[in-house]
Formats: sequence, structure tokens, C-alpha cells
Amino acid sequence: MAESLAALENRDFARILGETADLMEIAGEDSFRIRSYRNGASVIEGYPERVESILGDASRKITEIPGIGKGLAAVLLEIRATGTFDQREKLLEKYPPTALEFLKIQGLGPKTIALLFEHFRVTTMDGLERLCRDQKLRELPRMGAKLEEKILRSIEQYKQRSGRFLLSYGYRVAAELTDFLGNVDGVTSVTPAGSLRRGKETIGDLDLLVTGPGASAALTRAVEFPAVTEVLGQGPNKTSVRVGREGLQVDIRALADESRGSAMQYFTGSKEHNVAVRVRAVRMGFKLSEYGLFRNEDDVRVAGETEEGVYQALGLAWIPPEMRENCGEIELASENRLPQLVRMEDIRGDLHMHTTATDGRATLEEMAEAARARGYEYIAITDHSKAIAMAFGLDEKRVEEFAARVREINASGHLGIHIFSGIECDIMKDGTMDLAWDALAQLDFVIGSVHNNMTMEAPAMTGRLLRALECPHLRLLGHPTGRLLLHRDPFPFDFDRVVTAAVQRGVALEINSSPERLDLSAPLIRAAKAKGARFYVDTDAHHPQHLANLHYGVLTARRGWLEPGDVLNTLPLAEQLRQLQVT
DNA sequence: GCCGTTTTCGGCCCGACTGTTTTCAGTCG
Repeated sequence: MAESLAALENRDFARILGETADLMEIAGEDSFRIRSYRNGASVIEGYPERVESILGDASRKITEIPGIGKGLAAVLLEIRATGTFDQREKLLEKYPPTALEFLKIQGLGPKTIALLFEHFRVTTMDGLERLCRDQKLRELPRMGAKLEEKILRSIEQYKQRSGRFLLSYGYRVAAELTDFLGNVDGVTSVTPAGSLRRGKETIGDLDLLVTGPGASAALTRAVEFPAVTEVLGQGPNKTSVRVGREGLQVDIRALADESRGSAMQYFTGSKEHNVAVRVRAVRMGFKLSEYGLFRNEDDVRVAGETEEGVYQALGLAWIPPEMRENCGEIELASENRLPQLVRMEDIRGDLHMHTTATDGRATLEEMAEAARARGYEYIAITDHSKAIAMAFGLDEKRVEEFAARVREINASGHLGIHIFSGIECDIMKDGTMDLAWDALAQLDFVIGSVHNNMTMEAPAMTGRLLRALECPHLRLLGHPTGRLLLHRDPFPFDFDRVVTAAVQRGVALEINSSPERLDLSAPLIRAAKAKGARFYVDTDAHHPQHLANLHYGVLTARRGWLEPGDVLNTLPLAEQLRQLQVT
């Protein structure tokens, strides 16, 4: 299965290595060797320079990159030349690509998958489902009814999310296509609409709107975009293609200038919002479509060039795309009472990030420099606590040393940015904190997070979180529902009770900007705000590049209707110091 | 497979939970 040879990005090299590591695991190969492949993948993914150009530069050596030795160097060269490599091809002959899909099913690991292949020759998700329904799995050693049920549940979730894509992936494709089409002569703008523009955490497809005299030419050009795998339709006004290995559908539309605003409005949605706006238009004697807002009596277009014009003609303030879900925003807009949503430029600092002290990929100094370069006034370094053994989480002694080190750094001021000493402390199964309270007391910013035992029943999980909230040093509940988008559902608990307790104890809720999490979700943010909760929007960065993910968290906060006053990391440093009672 | 060295092979972060056992392998993070 050769990859497209169009300019391999670092993430392509990383994906090929990572998938091979998965296959090697199923094949039962040496675990240290597998680790080297995984490590190589992760180093390459985060490497600031393009691997492709280093490989093509005779004066450079790819083994300069730590984690890449002679073996992986040869593999990378082979990937660059052929899009794959020998060992990977051999594994793919032995195991079907479904093997990689099976790994996404909870309860199935490499060993079980190998056994399934060997024993049942099952190669499709439907086949696996049938095995579980027919209660065949339990014929194998160490497998029983509970595992069959767990796998069936997970397959159900898997099917629901297939065909959807992370918002961050949509942004990447949109940016590349915008670049590509923007170069066509006579194109004045390329703008994403749809769920991407609304900032939804996952998207089903991508809508791009092209304007200018060259718009039609851009539609013709679009099918030449290197990542296009299938052309679904091609006409003068609309081209539909599938992009990338997972087949994201992209609809590209050419718009006339006079209807640009109404088309933006129409294609941004949501459907529910648009229906409500059109009902309003009809009541006022208009007809609204993607071509404009027309007066019924004489069919004259009264608006359409701009979105603002369309909303204004309907007696509405312009509604930010993130609010367009027909959840009360139209009424507010008609009364000119829309909230002033928080913006990227309101954010003064990022209070959740990791370093090489645990599982981050950069040092404290490197993270601080990246944050300073983004114009932040402060950050918190919040590495893991000791329960995360695989990440070498901090114990009480290391917490003490870390806090002292941060005090010195701040006293000298040489990093040019204030550092809060923090931790992402595990909330244990019984709701106690992973570290002693005296240790936590030495830190400026304690985040409490659940990382394991997520399959508890709701009452137990509620009790666990309520107990954690009793810790007087806790400032923030990290990724409060534990969801991983397209991968793991939120764990169940009594959200109202936990939020009420958090508000009482002055503990804020996290809006985790990692594109895989975006946790809390927008609906829960609104529910929590209604109960008086406050929030931090932060990145959980494990690499300097991840600091840019804040954008996704701010979009989510806006979808939750948050204003700057709801988001505590909009506070200037002096006020943040007061907020955290740092002396 | 990488790294580092005590130069050429040995070490490479682990702990808890689960479901199935009847003493533990596999999964997860």
C-alpha cells in the first residue's frame, strides 16, 4: 500500500512509523524495538524542521535528531523513496489493515487481536461483531461474556463516530486548500464555512466558499489538489472531492460577490439556526436563501453582500458563528443583548503544560520561551504526579524541589515571564489526591485530574470527584469528563452536583484545548456557567507547538457563550497573583 | 532499534485494574 508521494510531511513519516509499531506489537516483536519506533514517530512529529528536507540535504544527517539512529534513518530514506518500507509491507501481508482499526476498540489489545486473527481469521469489524454476538469469543482462553459485551459496546461507539473528523484536522485541510486555491488568478477570498466555522469539536465535512472573478477557475483547479483521492462531482458552481486517506468530503462553492454574505450565512449553519432565521424572515415578509434576502412584495434583494447586512435587515445583531445553534441566540440578537465572547487576544497565560520532568518533550525553559514569544504574561508548569508511573510523575520530594526551583527562577526574572509552580495531580479511585496536602500546599496551582478507573458507575464517580474537591489546595478540575473525541465517551457522573460543589469551594473548571479532548464541551460549559462556575482555558501542552492549540479551547469557550470575565486566565498577572493568593 | 559506553553489548520509566483465573496475562495510561 504505497502512500501518495506528494511531499511527505513529518506527520506522515510519524504515522507510518507509528502504524508499523502497532503491527509489530500484534506480531509480538521485541518490545524495546517497538518502543524505538514509537519514540521515533513522536520525535519526528514534533520536530521543528521538515524531515523530508533534511533527508534531501547531503550536508545534513538525519541521525542528528535524537531517537533516530542508523536503523530508523534507513527506514526514513526508504519511506521517502517509496512511500513505505519493506518490513511494514511484510507485516501488512500478514495482518490486514483492519488490525489497526481493531486496536481502537477498547478491551482489544495486540495479543488478543493476534489471537483473533489466528483462531477465527476475522478481518472485518462486522465479523468481529458477529463473533461477539454468537458468543464465540469465550471459546478462547481468558475471554468471557464481559469482554464480549465490552467489545460490542465499543464497536457501537466506533460506528457512531466513523465518518467524523477532529476540528484540528479540518483546520489543517482547510488551511492547505485555502493556500492552494488562493493562488489561482482572480480569486479574492477562500473562506471555510459549516461546522468548522462554528468551531464544532468534530466535523462531518468541510465547506469552502470561493469568491472573485477566478472562482470558477478555482473549482477546476481544486481537483488537482495533491491530497484529493476521489472527485465526487464537478460543476460551474460546486466541486465535491474526497481528501486524504480517511476520505474527508470537501465541498467547494463559487459565490457571486452580491450574495457572499447570504451564502456565508447559509453555509455556516447550523441547520437549526438557519431554519429559525428563515422563519423570522418569512414573518417579516422576506424570503432568505443562499442567494440573498428578498422582499416578498417585489422580489427585490434587500441584503446579501455581507452577513451583517442580512442579520441587520432582519432586526438582528450579527451573531458569532460559534453561537449559531438555535439555543436562544436569535432572541438575544433581536434585543441586542448578545454576550461579548472571549477572544484569543484576551488570554494572558496558559496554566496547564508538561515538561521533560514527566512526559513533556521540552524543558521548562523551552516552554517558557515559547509562551513568552506568544505574548503571555505567565504560565503554570503542571507536570504529572506519581500515580502516572509511566511518565515518571512527581512525588512529594520532587514537588518540593520543583517549587523551590520556580521560586528562584521568578526571583531572578531571567525568563521574562512569570512561572506558577503547579501540578496535575491524579485524583485516585477513592477521591483522595495522589500527593500529600503539605506537598500540594507548596505549589501555586494544583490541577486535579482523573486518568484511570474511568469505568466506574456514576454514583461512585460523583463521590470520587466530590471528595477530591474537598482538598483545600485544589484550584482547577482538569479535563472534567475525561472524554477523548472519536475515541472515548465522557465518564458518567452527576455534573450538577460536582459543579455546585466546585463553585462553593472556589475550584474552577478546565476547558482543555487539546483537539482530542476539548473538555468541557460547550453544552456543559453553558450549564456550569449558569451555576456560577469559573473557567481556565488551557492547552495541556506536551510540546511548545501545542501552545497554539489554545485557539481550539477559545472556540469551545465561545461555543459555551463565555465572556472574558468567566475565564480566569484573562486576568493580568497582578490580579492572577491575587486570585491564586501567591505571595 | 537507540543509546552510551565500563567501546561493542546490555539496558531500556512501571503500577493498577480487569476478568479471568485459582496465580496471572493482557490492557491501559
